[in-house]
Amino acid sequence: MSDGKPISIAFKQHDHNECSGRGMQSAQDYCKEHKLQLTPARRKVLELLLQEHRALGAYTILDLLREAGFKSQPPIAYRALDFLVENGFAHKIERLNAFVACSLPGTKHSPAFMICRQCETVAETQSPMSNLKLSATAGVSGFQIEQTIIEAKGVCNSCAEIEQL
Amino acid sequence: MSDGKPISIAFKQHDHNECSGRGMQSAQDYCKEHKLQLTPARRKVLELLLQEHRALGAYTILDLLREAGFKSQPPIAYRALDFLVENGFAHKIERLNAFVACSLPGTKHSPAFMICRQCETVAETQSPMSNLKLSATAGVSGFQIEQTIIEAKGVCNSCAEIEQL
DNA sequence: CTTCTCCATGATATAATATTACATAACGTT
DNA sequence: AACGTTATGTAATATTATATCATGGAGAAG
Repeated sequence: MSDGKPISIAFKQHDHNECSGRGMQSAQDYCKEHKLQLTPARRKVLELLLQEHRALGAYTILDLLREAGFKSQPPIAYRALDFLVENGFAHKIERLNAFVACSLPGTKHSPAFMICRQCETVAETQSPMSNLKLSATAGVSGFQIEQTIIEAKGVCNSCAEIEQL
Repeated sequence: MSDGKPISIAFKQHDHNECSGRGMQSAQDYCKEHKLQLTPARRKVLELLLQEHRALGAYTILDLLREAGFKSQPPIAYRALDFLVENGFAHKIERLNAFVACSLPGTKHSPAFMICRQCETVAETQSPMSNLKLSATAGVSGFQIEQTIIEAKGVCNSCAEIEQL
């Protein structure tokens, strides 16, 4: 929490089957424990998000849902996304109006995102500033923070190398 | 910079005429110095933003522009807003899809925003985390940050007091 | 002083994102 | 079987944002 250690492996090579499998498994476990319904649509949307370390727009998801045989009116996607976000299985990236799977599902945490402008990969890290510190700051200006979003735009190392050429 | 001192007085009582007058003045000065055109539409939009410590949506601004006798197609507002944002006179609040006047126009800075969910006031502060630290963190995960947005939602002290009742 | 270029505006259309509202269904509880 | 709760189906519409092409105006180059 205090150290801003990266919790996402988005910019690294990794066994992605294992990576997304784990995400799905923990969502399942969490839902079972909390008596939440991981219905087919919700499950499918989570699967889609877990397949990429990128943010997908609601209408992209909608298209993918249709391809998978689901109904495809906007509320289908938005409801599933609302469920996933509310329960901590996904996050909305505000500056992209798009959604990513959470790297720490089921855990209370305060994420920060790094968004590569080139390859559009989104990596989730823990917020490197203690929330306490931001809150202290806030207190001074007469404010109580309830939730903070941190989104950094930039370029990942692989894309940066390519740009060098 | 390093300390997260609040640079906005949004949550405090203050002489708002002086406050917005100063904003307009520094925009004028900056434009003169950099040979930018603070045209009537741009000026009016800045004026509208300076009138409130709240974020205004593009279409709200558009309505206000129309009331003030301007043309009112969307590009009118978006172009003016783009100009103001690009030149540092305003910021976009991503989680609201809306815009606020900048508290430190003409100065290179890395803002953080506090948004009261009750009265919708938006206060700008300096980012309390050294960007260096976030960048260091980022380096570890293989990423170079170019720009960071920080937006905290919560409740300002006045609204919090009212909620206590 | 006029032509050219650059920047800004005017105007229309349309894209992209998101929500409201109401009807139907599935399922467990009483 | 009746009821309440939660989720889905469906249509319509609201909100936010951009693309495109035409027009205008002010300063620089000739």
